[in-house]
Amino acid sequence: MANLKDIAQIAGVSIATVSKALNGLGGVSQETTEQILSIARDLNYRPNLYARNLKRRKSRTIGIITEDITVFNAPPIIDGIGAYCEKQGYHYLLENLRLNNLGIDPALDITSHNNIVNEAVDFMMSMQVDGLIYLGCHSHKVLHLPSIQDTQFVCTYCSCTDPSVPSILYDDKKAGYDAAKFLIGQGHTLIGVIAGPPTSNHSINRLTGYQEALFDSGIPYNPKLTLHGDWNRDSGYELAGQLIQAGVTAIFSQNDIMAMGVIDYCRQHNIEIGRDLALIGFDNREICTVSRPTLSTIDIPLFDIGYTSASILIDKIEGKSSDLTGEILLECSIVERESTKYIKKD
Amino acid sequence: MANLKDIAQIAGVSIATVSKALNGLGGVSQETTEQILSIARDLNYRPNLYARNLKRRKSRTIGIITEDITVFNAPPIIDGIGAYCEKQGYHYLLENLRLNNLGIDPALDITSHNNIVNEAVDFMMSMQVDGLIYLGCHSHKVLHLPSIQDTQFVCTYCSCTDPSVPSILYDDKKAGYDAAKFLIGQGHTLIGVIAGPPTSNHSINRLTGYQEALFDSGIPYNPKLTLHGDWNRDSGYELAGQLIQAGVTAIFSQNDIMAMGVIDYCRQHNIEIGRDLALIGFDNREICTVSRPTLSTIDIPLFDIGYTSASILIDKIEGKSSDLTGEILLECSIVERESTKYIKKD
DNA sequence: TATTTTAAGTTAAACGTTTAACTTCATGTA
DNA sequence: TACATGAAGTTAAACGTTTAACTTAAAATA
Repeated sequence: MANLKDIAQIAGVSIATVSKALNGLGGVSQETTEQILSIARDLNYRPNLYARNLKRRKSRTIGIITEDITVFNAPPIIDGIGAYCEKQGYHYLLENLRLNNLGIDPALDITSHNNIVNEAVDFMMSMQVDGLIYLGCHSHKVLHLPSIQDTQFVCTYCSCTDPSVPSILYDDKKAGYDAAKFLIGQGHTLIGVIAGPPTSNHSINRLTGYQEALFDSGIPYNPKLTLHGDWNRDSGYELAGQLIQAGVTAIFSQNDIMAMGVIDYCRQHNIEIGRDLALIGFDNREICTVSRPTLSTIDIPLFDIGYTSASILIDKIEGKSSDLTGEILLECSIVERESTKYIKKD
Repeated sequence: MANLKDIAQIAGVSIATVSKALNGLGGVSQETTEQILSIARDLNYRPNLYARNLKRRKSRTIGIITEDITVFNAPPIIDGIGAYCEKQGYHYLLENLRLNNLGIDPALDITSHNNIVNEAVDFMMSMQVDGLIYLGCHSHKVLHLPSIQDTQFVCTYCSCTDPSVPSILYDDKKAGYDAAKFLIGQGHTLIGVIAGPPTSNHSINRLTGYQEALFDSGIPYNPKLTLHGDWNRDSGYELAGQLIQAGVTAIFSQNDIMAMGVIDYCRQHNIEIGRDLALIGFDNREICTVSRPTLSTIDIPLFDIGYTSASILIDKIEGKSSDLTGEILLECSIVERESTKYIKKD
């Protein structure tokens, strides 16, 4: 690969002149500039960023550490991060921990998780990143690592629970509130919830929102209408039966997958979703448009979460930091489809 | 961030000694080595890769250019590339073109696509990558770009059609063959195909495989049993009706999404999949396990495609290149689920 | 004892840039 | 004519490493 020296030699000028011409820093005649540009083009010159960044002592690069890139929420978040980076002339480095592939559960095997995170962080720091984004649900386990102490750090998708570190995520409680309010607005008062496991913060927060919506609407909260599933389809199927027995006219399933179980249960028991039962899911995954009825759901602003994360990090890096810190909650939105709308059949 | 000079000063030795100690190159006493290691640890020293790679004149880094990271097949492929890189001590740089987000269709707007690819390649080359992987279906439009001429290049997921450039993809024809053979093995002879658009190579190759399987089994090919959809659910619904009218006992839907339309059609017309009709999809997406019946399908070895792509590229880079070139086809596998199996209901 | 070998270190150049400080020389001004 | 100005360039140091070539002195060998 051609370098400044090669160009300088051909043009018969010094390296400094070439550098100034190529970077448009002035002090070079127009004639010489044009000649240099033309030679650079001919040689297909591309600046060596290892040299440039070494000298400039900055990389304009941030690092993304993701627990697993194959999880459905990771790519849109990365996409959003990339969009903001591009806008600001930053680049990003991606380290995919491949936790699922490696069979590491950070909850059970803290040491392995720490080791693998440390390795990723070390690489990033060696690459002189200006800041780091951790994408995954175990950021709180990572916070105390010495390796991350000398860089800007931001958590995305989940809260790291440390008020001094920005966590950019979506507002589970508000989403739960909105889902319930939406169903209440359609006239429902007996609204069942198929929640996630009681150990899940997502689940608890969504539930709290649901309860607040009931309260605000003067509807008493009946704990028997809240059942905890395991996020999997079959638990949706099973719990649907119990809720329907209990007389609910609407179900808020805390993810789309369990809602598919509900749909199947209803079909088998001749309950027509839309007319006999309103159903709303959570996540807005692909299945929602493919199922029949199509599934109303809560859309998580994944792209925005990524975009906002990058913007907060880069603002911090550039010192124009607002004092944003702690949890930053983005709003979800309701996507209305057939499962909450009665569609008359032909 | 601490550097070699800082450590040298504290240890009272020269920079070279520190470098040798840290890299285990010998010529340093054990006592000194231990002291240096300890200081490095205290200072949280991390080598500056901009300096190291500049001096070493190699980066042990490859570049991945992906058309859109949010497409379902990209993340597992990237995962596979990452796995091989890690094994070989390589890193990768990711440039996500965000084609869908930017609204660029490479088929319609070649200039925009070229520009955006050139930008990505220039950055990668500036980062001194040793090679490049293009992940997406428009590699053939990229091949001629001058910017990529001075590096190793490999296409993944789709063929770039140039026999001198390795393309790592899956074997559509074999998959079509296997799907048909599987259904034939279950005793079906009237097997309908819901194909993709006739302009799609995937579709044509899968169809060819299907035809060969019929031929090998002595079953005449009836063109009326092949109908072209648009990959979307509704075309599956519609074409299912036509095929069932034509008397098929099995349907090979060339993607899972259209198969969902088939399932819905059958349900509405009291056709029981598994007993009255066998159905097989393609892609092995998440819906296959969530639908009822669960959908038999063809699994694409995405991880392996990535892994193999990286291995071929890195082998080339390191000169231990086998003469592998042109299309390298990996085999898909059949995933058997309820849609090709009669499950007696309770 | 004189010489060679070896271990443990140092020196300095190099990688490809950037950039502050300097030089040169044509032109304008007093 | 003498001097200041400014444009167009050059020189050289620096960024943080690596590494070949060198030095020194102690240990091994003859």
